[in-house]
Amino acid sequence: MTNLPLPQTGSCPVATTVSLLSSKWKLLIVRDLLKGTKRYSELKQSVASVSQKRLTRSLRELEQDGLVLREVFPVIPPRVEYRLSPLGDSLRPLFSALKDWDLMYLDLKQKESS
Amino acid sequence: MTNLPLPQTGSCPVATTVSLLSSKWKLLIVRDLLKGTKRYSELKQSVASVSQKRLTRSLRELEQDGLVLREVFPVIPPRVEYRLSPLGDSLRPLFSALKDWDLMYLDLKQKESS
DNA sequence: CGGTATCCTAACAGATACTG
DNA sequence: CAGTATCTGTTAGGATACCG
Repeated sequence: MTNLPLPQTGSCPVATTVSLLSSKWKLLIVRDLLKGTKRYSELKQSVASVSQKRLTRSLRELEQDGLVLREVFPVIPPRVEYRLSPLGDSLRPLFSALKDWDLMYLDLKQKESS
Repeated sequence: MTNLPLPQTGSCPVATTVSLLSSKWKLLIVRDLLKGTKRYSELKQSVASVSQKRLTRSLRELEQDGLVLREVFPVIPPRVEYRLSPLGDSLRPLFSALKDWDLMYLDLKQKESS
């Protein structure tokens, strides 16, 4: 289901998001790109333990889905920058909600252990 | 990464959520349980195209992670009900944000094609 | 630097049969 | 009904080597 043909119109929002972002790495990539433009090597660093292959593929898919923009600078050595498209950036509130939930989660786990 | 040891404390919120919910089916399961208690067979129906095996495993993992509660009724034929724990239910705002984003997404896709 | 191409293994899906 | 067990493909992931 990782990359269904996109026009899943009519389907539910969760299914849409799953088709766009599930594949655990994509959320992590978008998380990093929300902080700004990143080079390939920076993403390789910050998205812990992702393999080169999967990082590249995930980026390609995010690009095809219109969430990420890829810019190649014709220099040697090569320089490739990734950043969020407006659509990708519109995910920001969702990540904010995610962060809020995490706070609640940590709080609850702490009470549990006390 | 599907089931990391939970105490990922110190890690980022996105990583936490990924560890809890990534594995595409889990989001779909939680989505359905947000509507209320469901029997196994109901989930099998509404979580489209999930296999019996994977549905069971996902439910077990969600249960272990404290998001889902499982109640077995000692009757014949058996009756097993699943529902969200308070922690699981606290995901509701996140799903709401997800729905909001989907609306924006659909809107943008529509403009694109016009 | 930012990738492909290749090989190999681990994880997952699907079908079927069986059980309390 | 709600699973478990088993067996068999497919697909995803990791490691390595190489290239413009």
